[in-house]
Amino acid sequence: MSNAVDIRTLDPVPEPLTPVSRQERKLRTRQALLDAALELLADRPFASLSLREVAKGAGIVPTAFYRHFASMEELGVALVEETTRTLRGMIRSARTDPDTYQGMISASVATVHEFVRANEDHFRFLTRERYAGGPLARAIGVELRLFSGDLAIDLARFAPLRSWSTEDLHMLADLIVSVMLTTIVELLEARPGEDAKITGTAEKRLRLVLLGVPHWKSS
Amino acid sequence: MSNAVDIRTLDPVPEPLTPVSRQERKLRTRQALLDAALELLADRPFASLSLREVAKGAGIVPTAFYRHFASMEELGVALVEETTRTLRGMIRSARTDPDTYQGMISASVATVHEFVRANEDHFRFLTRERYAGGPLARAIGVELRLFSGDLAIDLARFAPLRSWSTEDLHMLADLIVSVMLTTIVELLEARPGEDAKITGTAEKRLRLVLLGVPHWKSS
DNA sequence: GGTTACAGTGAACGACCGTACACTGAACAG
DNA sequence: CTGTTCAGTGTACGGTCGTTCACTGTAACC
Repeated sequence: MSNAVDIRTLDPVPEPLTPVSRQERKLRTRQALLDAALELLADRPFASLSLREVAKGAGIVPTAFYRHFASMEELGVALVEETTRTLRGMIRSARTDPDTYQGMISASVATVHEFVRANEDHFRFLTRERYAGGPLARAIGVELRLFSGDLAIDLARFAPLRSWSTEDLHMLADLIVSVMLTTIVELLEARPGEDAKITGTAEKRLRLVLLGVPHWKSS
Repeated sequence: MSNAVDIRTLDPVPEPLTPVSRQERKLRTRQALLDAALELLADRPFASLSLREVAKGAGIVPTAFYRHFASMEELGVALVEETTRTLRGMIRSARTDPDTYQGMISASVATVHEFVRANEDHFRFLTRERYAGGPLARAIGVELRLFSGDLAIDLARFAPLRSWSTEDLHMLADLIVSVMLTTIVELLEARPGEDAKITGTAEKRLRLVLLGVPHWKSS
């Protein structure tokens, strides 16, 4: 048996080489609160979280929570901000000028796949709370509508869509967003190894939708 | 001023002409619990409900709750059963042999609209809990997958889809289901007077999807 | 008509909740 | 070096939670 010390049982050295200013420490605790909340939210709705749970998860005493947020709802808003930042990053990343439909489709789906796998907590939170009701759901809804609007503008640049009415463009954009959201949920619920099948189906769905575009008459 | 008595302030006559057996009374209380829960769920997730709240809503003392359900989770399961019964009713109602795509589309959307408006609580519960995680979400997911499977079988009867692989048929069915779910959520979030616009958009989305069908190559 | 089954009552418990308040000690400003 | 600021502590409160237990009154049964 080794006489090595299990370092996990020792008090952690207080940040070896970083003196850390006061506001830095505060920011870290704030982030620890957000991280703890996000972790607890892996399989429960936000409304079932308690302030005390989150504080304990972040390693602080309940009353210290108020140094960072006035209420759980305020933390929820911060959580929406953080996660929609990830969402916007994904959108920016997916907006690479595409040549063909097929190229655009597979590139977009690949981007979604990549971002979901790299930020599962964020996307789980977004999709869970999107339909949960309450102020957070409304905030997420607003964000998604903004996204859909941007997408409609992007779509308008495509030759086959040049003549579409803005209303029809929004209809198409919403349709694409809802396919993407469905795909995200499927990825989050997937057992390991199912990713390829899910992204494949997602590409098919988008292809089918876009297949109808050249034949569209607004009625 | 009339001297009529406001009957709402009187104790209700204990079921005027019905002697009501014991098991009838029990069933009524059970239903009152389900109704109370559904009402409380209008703007909060199931996981945030307390047993005491539901019992109070049903007009019984908390401990009497256990005469009907062993736990809140068991009540949740019963709620899923009740609401999916409504869902199945809608599906049965929508499955009227259609002649044309357009006829099928508008008839289906009209059925969805009608059922959602007649059972808002049920559909709100289903769409809210669908993505909320936990055992209820899983039960609802199973139910939706059954529904999608049935739809795939129905679709296979259509001439243009006769040659499609079962996999592609499921892809199409899932796509249609997700459009319908999106529509349901939109209807539940709608302000009064917006219904026509929402159902119109839903029809457009379905038309666009089905427009691609004749040009589909699986690849 | 006497007995039983059982839906609903009411008091009590220990656990957890949000929040108030007074505090400590280290980073900071002068 | 000295005084201030403030993130984090510890105690304490009143309220709600799920669950226990002994109970009551009446419908149902023989």
